[in-house]
Amino acid sequence: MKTRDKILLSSLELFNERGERNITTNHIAAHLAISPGNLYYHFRNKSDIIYEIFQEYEKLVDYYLDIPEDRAITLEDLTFYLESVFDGLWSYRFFHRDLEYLLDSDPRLRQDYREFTNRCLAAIDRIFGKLAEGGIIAPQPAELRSAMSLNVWLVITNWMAFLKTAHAADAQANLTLTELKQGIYQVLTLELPYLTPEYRERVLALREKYRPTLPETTEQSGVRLNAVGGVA
Amino acid sequence: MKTRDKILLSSLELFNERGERNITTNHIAAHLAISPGNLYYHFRNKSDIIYEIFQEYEKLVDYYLDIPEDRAITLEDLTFYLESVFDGLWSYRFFHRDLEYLLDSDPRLRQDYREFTNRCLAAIDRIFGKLAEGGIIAPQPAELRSAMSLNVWLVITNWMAFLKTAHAADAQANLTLTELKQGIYQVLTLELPYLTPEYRERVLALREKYRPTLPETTEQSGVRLNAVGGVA
DNA sequence: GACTGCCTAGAGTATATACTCTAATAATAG
DNA sequence: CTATTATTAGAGTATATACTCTAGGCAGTC
Repeated sequence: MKTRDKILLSSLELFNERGERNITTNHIAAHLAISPGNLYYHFRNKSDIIYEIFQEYEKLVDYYLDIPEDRAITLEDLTFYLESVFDGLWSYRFFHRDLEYLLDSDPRLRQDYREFTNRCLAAIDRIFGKLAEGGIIAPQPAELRSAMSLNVWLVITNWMAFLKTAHAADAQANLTLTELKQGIYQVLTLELPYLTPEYRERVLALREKYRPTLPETTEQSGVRLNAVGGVA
Repeated sequence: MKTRDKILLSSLELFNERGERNITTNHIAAHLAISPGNLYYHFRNKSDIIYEIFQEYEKLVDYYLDIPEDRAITLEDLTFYLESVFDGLWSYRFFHRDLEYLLDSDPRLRQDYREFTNRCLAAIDRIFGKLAEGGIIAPQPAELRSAMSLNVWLVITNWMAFLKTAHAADAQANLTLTELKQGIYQVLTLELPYLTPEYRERVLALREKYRPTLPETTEQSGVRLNAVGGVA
């Protein structure tokens, strides 16, 4: 594997694990056992590394959110979309953590991210439309639909931050992909009231698969995941 | 005003304006025209300043989210809760921006924030309960209610980040309280399907007040707030 | 062998950052 | 007034951070 690609890969890995803010270019070089000079031969600066990682992320999500034009979508499609989006979120999870700072320090990124957001919102909106075509949810006026899409987006993009901040007192408690995907439970909660009677049971069953499980790990304060869809 | 209080005030102001990450203790001292030594006489470190600001935030929100035990709540109450929460979010808006980093660097803060989140979630849940008592929304099973509460929390806490990141390409475009409060539109969107017929019109009217207005400022790419509840 | 283009090492640098230390000045109490 | 305490200034420091610069290796080609 080329050094350049190794840099991208290691950066992503380190950023995800410890946060972009805590990882310097020197860390990345050290992790790869290459010199800083070498790293800077391949990338002009840290921003360029991040920008390129973002472009991968963008490409991945765009690929998954390619909604078919010619047919309505099924529950299986919906599951696939949700799973894929959360997979993407997981693989590039560092990104949303320091999003505002990153956008402030790179105008290209700000511009691209803005467009990316709009594409995602449009895709969610289209999914709602196609779900209605498929008779899974009742059709809604365009305006409500787009407000709902935005809520879906807000829930998806904030779910990880919620998990990390509501997590057990141990700072190092690390997130799992399984936990992350419990966000699907929350997203499906948003859609519940709009389901058609024919599909209601099936979606409820699907949703049930993502229900947060009670904490397995021992707990200091004992509350933890009660908040997450459990006891009030 | 005491130097100590001035430090807290200026810190909050600077953090809100430029982000905690971009503000050093030296900046704060310079802004107040005091020496770094003076600042460190009053606070052991930067974390302590942030922790104390958080405690103010906490107190404020707790004060506002004190739900009456003895009666159902009205639409006016609901409006007040929503307005207050977004006011609080606005006044301490730096906090959610770097939340994860802040919690990672201060275990006290992590613990307190966790409990704070749980109190907020419980309050939202109670509000849903009282809204049902007041005949504004249809009562829902506890489990659905708490999943809904969590979604409300996710939308509220992520709304600002969304605005800032979806904002016009100008990095410096600054947010207004009015824009922030359009988050109320999104929150009320979540509640729409659960409204009782008697209240539906009134809540729709209330929601309408927070509908995002079309952008007044000129736009580069011309999309901007379309995403925010507008055209799809 | 010599030339060329790509890659790499590693020491080095300018700046920033959080924080310390000492000494001096105000404020207050007796 | 004196003694004590609270507050402040301001120079200074250890460490970190993003990044630069120079020299050289290595692979292929003639």
